[in-house]
Parts: sequence; structure tokens; C-alpha cells
Amino acid sequence: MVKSPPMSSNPSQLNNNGATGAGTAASSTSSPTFSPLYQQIKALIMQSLQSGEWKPGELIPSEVELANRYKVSQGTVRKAIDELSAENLVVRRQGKGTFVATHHEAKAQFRFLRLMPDVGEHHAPGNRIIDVRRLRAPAEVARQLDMKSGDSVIFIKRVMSFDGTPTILEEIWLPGAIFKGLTAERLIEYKGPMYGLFESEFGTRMIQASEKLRAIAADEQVAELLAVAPQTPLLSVERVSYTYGNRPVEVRRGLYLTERHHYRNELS
Amino acid sequence: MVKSPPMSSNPSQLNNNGATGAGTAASSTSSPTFSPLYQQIKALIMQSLQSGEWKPGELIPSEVELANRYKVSQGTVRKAIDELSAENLVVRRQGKGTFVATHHEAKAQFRFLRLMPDVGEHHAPGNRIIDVRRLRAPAEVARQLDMKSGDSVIFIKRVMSFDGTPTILEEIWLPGAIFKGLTAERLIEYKGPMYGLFESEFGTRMIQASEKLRAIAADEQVAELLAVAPQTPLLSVERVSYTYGNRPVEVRRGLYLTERHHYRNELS
DNA sequence: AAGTGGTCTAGACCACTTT
DNA sequence: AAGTGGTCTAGACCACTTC
Repeated sequence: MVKSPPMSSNPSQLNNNGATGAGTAASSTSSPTFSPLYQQIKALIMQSLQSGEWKPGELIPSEVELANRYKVSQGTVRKAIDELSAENLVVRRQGKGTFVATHHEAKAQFRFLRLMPDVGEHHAPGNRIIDVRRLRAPAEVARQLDMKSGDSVIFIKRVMSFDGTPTILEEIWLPGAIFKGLTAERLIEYKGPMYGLFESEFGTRMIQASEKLRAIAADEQVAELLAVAPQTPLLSVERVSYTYGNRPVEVRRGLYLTERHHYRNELS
Repeated sequence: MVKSPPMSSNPSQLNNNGATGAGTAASSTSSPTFSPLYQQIKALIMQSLQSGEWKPGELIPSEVELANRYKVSQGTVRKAIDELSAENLVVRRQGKGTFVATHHEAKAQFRFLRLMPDVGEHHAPGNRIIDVRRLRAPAEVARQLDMKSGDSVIFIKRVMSFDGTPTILEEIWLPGAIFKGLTAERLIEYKGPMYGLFESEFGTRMIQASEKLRAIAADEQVAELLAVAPQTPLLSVERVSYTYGNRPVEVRRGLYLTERHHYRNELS
């Protein structure tokens, strides 16, 4: 007599385990792994993001609409979107809706560029493309990109300048299969962050990255490109970037001149 | 006629704006700033953490109990604790309860130590205390600690070793008023992370930190302490640590030898 | 006025832990 | 069996945006 819960129809093909309440583990029989409903919804939404059903910058369906589509309550959809929002995959705007996150925004610009000027503001960097070519992946790069050694990759070498001072020398490797049409011209003429170009022109959105930092001494070739003395200490930043599903799609090795800049990191 | 919501008594001195529903902005009149109920609850809980009503490692009252205390629903308390958990101020354990986070845990150890060995696991570091003394705060340190130049600070200088290899040279400044009884003996005899000592013996818990990284060259004094050649490139890490209420309570300048280690950072 | 995300409540059931 | 956090639902009202 204690119970008279409202009871809606069971979510179609989702693994909800009967009743109104929630549940994590298996209930009836079979099936190896179960997860909370909102995690399943989250995974479904992420699939739609990955497949391009909703593109960067676009509005995704409202919470009510998604709740109807997936046959769950709005609160469950809400919790799923909460996590996607916390992971910077979508952006919520009160009164307007929920949008697919994009690298074409002033806000998202510096999420992947942690080098800050010691004093003053961040200006738009200069971008000098030194080299773009197609080559066979070196063993170490292939390993990091989860490719076979010798597979085709696009290689980019460039120098970024701040206030006219060469500051970052970067080498970038990208899977050739994904970034087939990428040329030096396209990189030079493109205004804005490189990840914006990748997202718009190649349908590949970087959503996470892992960096290893070291201090090294500039060799002669590097010193010349950065216009500093050989042996100048440089901050070495080796990055592997990932797209949906933790698929590695970029290796980037940067050398940062830190005489008037620093790499900012918040520990929390 | 559309409404017959359940309606509980109004939360005592909290700024709930009538009715069952929520609300952010002002409703009736007066009062300058408002915030969602769960934010107010979060602030109240944080006060209890800061005041030491619930100490690190201890169990805090259950969600139901807190809901009764603050005269709000369990869901509202839940959302408050969700955020505290996301900020690593508390740790939830299903079936057991919610605990105040502590630096005395294997898990929390490496939240503030990002230097990782290139290969293999992290071993317990050796800790050689070079100097501990009381002195007047240099201008720059005073500024970072929000103190007056010349105020009393505790100064610590130490070298940490991994696998017997000197790897980190650190200088640390702490407000003298807070860390009065801190001696070299105490630092040497203490086993475990320094932040655990600060938390247990001085009632000051570091909850957040901000770091600036640079590459520099070792001078002769540094080179000798780290047993490397002068001019060896080192990773300079300047940290300001904060306790509750964003109060800065530590300045730390570290020089990391990155020949067999790297500073790991996840961008997400 | 209608639609969207944001807050709050109440109640139910679940999984996990301890008694 | 009792208590705790974890999930799910339904419904109400709010603030913000657009029509």
C-alpha cells in the first residue's frame, strides 16, 4: 500500500531494469555489462555528435524532445547532458537551448594553448608555415596514433609568433587517411585556430589531449628558427590529441620559448 | 487551478523565493545578491568544512540529515554535495556515506605532483631537507601570499629524489602566523606527503593551486644540489596554493630535472 | 505567449555497507 | 534490517530568449 508510483512505458531498447526506479547491475538474465540509464542516453547523444547528425555550433534537440525520443524522463536526459557539458562537448544556453561545442569561439581558443604572456593580454599569434608534406609515419608517431609504422601521415612544421617574436616551434603529425586534402595553402590562408579548420573541413573534432612537458636545450636548427642562441632552455610539449571514442588523431611536438611567456596550469 | 504542488515550510534564513519552485534573482524586494538554494547549502557545508566541524577523513552527516538540518529537500543537498565532490572537497562512498577529503590517501597523493617517471611506476620519493628557517617575506612572495612585505614567513628548501636520483629542488614559503611550530625535525621525521602534515598539524588544507611553468638553465648552486652540470635545462614550476575561500597559503618554486621524468598534463 | 534550460520538491526503488 | 549514496520519475515554478 506504500507504493503508487507513476509508471511510464519501458524505454524501448535500453537496458532499464523494470519499474520506475533506477538500477545498475543486471536484473533478468543475459547481457554482460549494464550501466545507468543516463549513461546510455549520454552514449546515444555522443553517437549523434560523432556521426555529425548535429554539427559543431548547431542546436541539438531540446531536453523535452530528447526525453520523448528516448522514452525517458527529462531529468534523465538532463543528467546525461550535464556530463556532456562538463566535458565541454556541448554548451548550454538558458532560454536558447543546447549547442554542440566548437573550436570557432574566443572562449574555446585557449583551452588547448596554455602558453600565456607574463604581462598583458593574449594577442592573435602570427603563423609561419615552414613545411607541409606527406610522409610515412615514424615508428614512435605511428605507435602514438595507433597506426602501423609506415602508414601515410601529414607532417606540418610551423613557427608561431607573439607580438612579432617567434615563440613556438611545432611539428605536427596527422593521419593521412583523415586529413587527405590538407595543403600548405589551406593552412596559410585559414584564419583562426587550427582545430577549427580540422573540425570544419575534415569533420574531426579534438575533444581531449594529453601532454608531457620537459625542459630541453635548443639545438642549432631550432635556435635559428626561434631566433635565439643555441642551448637556450626551451619548454618541450609533446601532445597526443583525441577525438570521440578516445581515438588518437594528432601528435604534436612543440618547443616553447618561455622568456616572456609561461605555461599556465591549474591544479584542482 | 493548475497548481496543487506539495509545499513544505520555507527554509529558515535561506533566500528561497517562496513557492515550491526554484529561482535565482530577487523576488519580493530588498537584498542585493541571490543565488540558487543549492549554492547556499554548498556554502554552508563549506563553512563547516573550513571551521573544522567535520575534519579531513571524517564522515559528514548523511544527505537526509543535512536536508532536515537545512530544511530543504534531499535533492537540493545532493546537488550541493555533487559540486563539492567534483571539486575534491569531499568523497562519496556508496553505502557508507560522504567523507571529508584528505591528503592522507594514495589516491590524492599525485594530484599536486605531476612529475611522472618516463618508464615504470612512481616510487616513494626521498626527501632531503636542506634548510628551514623563519625570515621576512620578500616583496614578491608577500604579494603572492597577500601579506605585507617583511611579514614573518617559514622558508623551506629541500631536494626530492626518485630511485636515489636527485630530481626536484624546491623552495617553499609559508605564512609564519599559520605554520608557527614548523621545524626541520618535524619535516624530516614526518612520513607521507607534506600537505598531509599541513592538514593534520596546522589545520590548513590545500584545495587548489595555480602553476606557472618555464624552462630555465641550472646555475652553479642548483647544479650542485641536483648533481648535474651547470646550464642543464630544468623545468621551473612556480606554484601558489590556496585553501578555503581562495586564500593563498603557500608559494613554492620547484626546479625539476626532466631527463628521466616528465610533467604530465591532461587537457580536457 | 511559447519554448528552453535551471531550480526545487517528493517519492520510489536500487546497490552497497554495516549491524 | 537499517542506513547510505545512486538512479529515475513526475510535476511545478523560475529566468531567459524569441516570436
